[in-house]
Amino acid sequence: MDVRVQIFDRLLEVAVLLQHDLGRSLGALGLTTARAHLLWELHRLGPSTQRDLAAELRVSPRNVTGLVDAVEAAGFAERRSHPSDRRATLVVLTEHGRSTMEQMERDHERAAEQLCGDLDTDQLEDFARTLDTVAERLRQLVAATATTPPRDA
Amino acid sequence: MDVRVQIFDRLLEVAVLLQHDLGRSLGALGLTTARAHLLWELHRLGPSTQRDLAAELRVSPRNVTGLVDAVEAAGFAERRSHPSDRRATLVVLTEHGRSTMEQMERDHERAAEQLCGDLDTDQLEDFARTLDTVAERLRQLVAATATTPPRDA
DNA sequence: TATTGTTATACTCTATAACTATA
DNA sequence: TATAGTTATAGAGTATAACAATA
Repeated sequence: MDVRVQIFDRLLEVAVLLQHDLGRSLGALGLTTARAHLLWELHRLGPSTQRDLAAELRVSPRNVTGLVDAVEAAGFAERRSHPSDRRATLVVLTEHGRSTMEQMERDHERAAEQLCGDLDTDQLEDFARTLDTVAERLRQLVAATATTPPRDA
Repeated sequence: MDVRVQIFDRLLEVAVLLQHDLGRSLGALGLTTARAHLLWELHRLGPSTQRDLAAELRVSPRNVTGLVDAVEAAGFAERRSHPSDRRATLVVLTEHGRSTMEQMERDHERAAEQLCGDLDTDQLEDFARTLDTVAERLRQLVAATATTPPRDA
């Protein structure tokens, strides 16, 4: 089999396995994958409007309403009024949300250690470089097709 | 940031992006991710009991009932009686299911070409080797935690 | 008694469309 | 007129628990 296809299929497998493993460890924090993803972006970007979160997560604005409802009810984040646009809502992490994201960062470090802990550092740096290239292609691919939904040309 | 953590986070991002991209191309075939995954395993394993499919997909037997209902209604697969165990059901691909899986293989080849088409072959072989190692660790990790659900020791 | 698949029930993620308040 | 978020509605994936048929 072509090495490219082998890589693609292996990436697919890793995606499925990561989802399973993550789901489990997130459950221990009282989170689902979708909610953790939202909180993660909030942690990364700081206070954000729901509109921005929808774009970042590539889901519908309606979906964000539900996710924010859930993380707000569980005390991970809060809605604040936007200072200059009264239509908009700012979503911000609570202290509980912030410390949970820090825990998640530690969990990632532990998982990263388990996955490639005793591999050679040079080897890992080559791997990371190629992975970055592939991820960038994939980002472009998704962006290109996302803006061309039906397309009958 | 540690290169291991960088790799882990990038793998997570790739998982999310792949899911988005796959979802789109599967829609064109009249499939969802979960149903395509079931048909893919059927293509890979040949006729299988629902029990085996549940284990392979790491979902509940009840879930498989619903997925098989859906792919059967859409003509991708059929239920057959098991020759030696009257409790069990064999799920088999129809001709339509088989040709759809072949189309999906071709789609994978095209996607693989787009993701790493013009990268150096030696570089890709190193990448594939490390990716295989990481995938194997992940498989072990998932298997280890899957068999120890609550665990209060 | 254990196993295969199903019915019953419930929760979550996701989407589109219509609506309200604001820009 | 356009935008931010919500209510309404619907489909899909997932899980556990109880049950029937069979091993």
